[in-house]
Amino acid sequence: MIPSSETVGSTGPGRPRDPGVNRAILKAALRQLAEDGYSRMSMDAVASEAGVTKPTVYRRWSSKADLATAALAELQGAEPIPSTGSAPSDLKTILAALQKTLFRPNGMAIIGAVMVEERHTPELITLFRERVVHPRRLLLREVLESAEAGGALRAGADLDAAVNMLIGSFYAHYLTGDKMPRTWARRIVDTVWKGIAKPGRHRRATRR
Amino acid sequence: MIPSSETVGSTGPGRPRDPGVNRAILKAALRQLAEDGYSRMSMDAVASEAGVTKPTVYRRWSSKADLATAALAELQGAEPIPSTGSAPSDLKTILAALQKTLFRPNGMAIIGAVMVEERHTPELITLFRERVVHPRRLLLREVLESAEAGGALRAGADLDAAVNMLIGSFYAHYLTGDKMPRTWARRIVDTVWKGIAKPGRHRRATRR
DNA sequence: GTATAATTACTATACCGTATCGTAAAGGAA
DNA sequence: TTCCTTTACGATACGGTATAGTAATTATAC
Repeated sequence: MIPSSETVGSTGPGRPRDPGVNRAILKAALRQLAEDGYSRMSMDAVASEAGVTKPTVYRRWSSKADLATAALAELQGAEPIPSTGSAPSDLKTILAALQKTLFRPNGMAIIGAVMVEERHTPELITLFRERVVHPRRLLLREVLESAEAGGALRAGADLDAAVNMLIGSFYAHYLTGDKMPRTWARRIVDTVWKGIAKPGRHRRATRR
Repeated sequence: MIPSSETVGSTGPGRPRDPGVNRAILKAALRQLAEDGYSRMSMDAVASEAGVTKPTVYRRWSSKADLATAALAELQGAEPIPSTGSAPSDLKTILAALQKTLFRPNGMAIIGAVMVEERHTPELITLFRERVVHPRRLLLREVLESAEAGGALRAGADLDAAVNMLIGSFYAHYLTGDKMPRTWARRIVDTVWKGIAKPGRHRRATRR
């Protein structure tokens, strides 16, 4: 497996590799994977978009699957946010960021791409889960666990259900084809929060 | 556009069409579309799987996109259920049926297939939305609207948010790669219900 | 000069859509 | 009943395009 970043400096005889080539290739690969899916992504087109030739690509990645996997490994799922002490507020911030990501060009398309490829190139969805799905969920779950530990949640509140509904509502909305309201994150958090918060504790949800 | 079902009886001179050929082709096309995606589905493979030759397929559908569209048009989103008078109960029944559908082989894969193809063959996701997405949502929404009209929901309960969370939680769960508990529908409905029901009205949710 | 990168050209294969030929099957006319 | 016309079907082949991956040659950096 070729390192995803170019090697640092010259390490031996012969022509050194251009430092920007790996990045350009990975960028092109990720874009095409997201927009066109794995099957339609082509090594010719990736090379062309990256401004190199195909053998140049093959010198770094042994196959199409290898390159697609490396491109996906460049993805980052989510960035931690500073805690405000208010769980609903933090959830909204996280989901607002998610909304931005998903509704950027190709934000949702990558999901379709890894899903459709699950049977043929399963390493793609595996990587996507590691890099994107689980980090996102972890962020949300941490907020909820803190709220729970702080006594803000009703007994038996189902955190898994909550996390999946928070994230999944965006997917479901996307599938409707309707325009996503800017208020969507707030609406979702408000509804979920009412379902899991301790009764009588709606506006003042402290985390630990 | 060729009718999706074979014509009824003989309508003119010449050899009549085999009544099972259309069905076999559509079945094969839908399976391949779901499992392999549109790009990887091939007319050669569909014809072969259906036990016919390519010209036979082309006699009925003018192009690959045409066939894929027709295959998708065979999909049905959801079947109405008899109302029990209890909204949570009805929601659970609907979602349990959805769970069965999604977690059947290829249940989720078709979603990935239409998503990844959105830019290239948008008629696929358009049809999927008409045939599957909107009917499913309508079923859930109707239950919720009845409950609202019956006074079971809190003022300002966000039905759109609820519907998207109910459905979307399955998608999000699928993306985790975890095994889906049999209790998932119940857990989701319970959590959503607590978020939208009139306070103090948790177990006795009457519809109109 | 040496080793590696990059370029150009190539092979093998798959696929879409179409054309052709021979046979099958139905209805209608003689 | 036989023959003719029409349409369907299987089998095969074809043209054109696209693509993964590779070989041979030229260029470049140290």
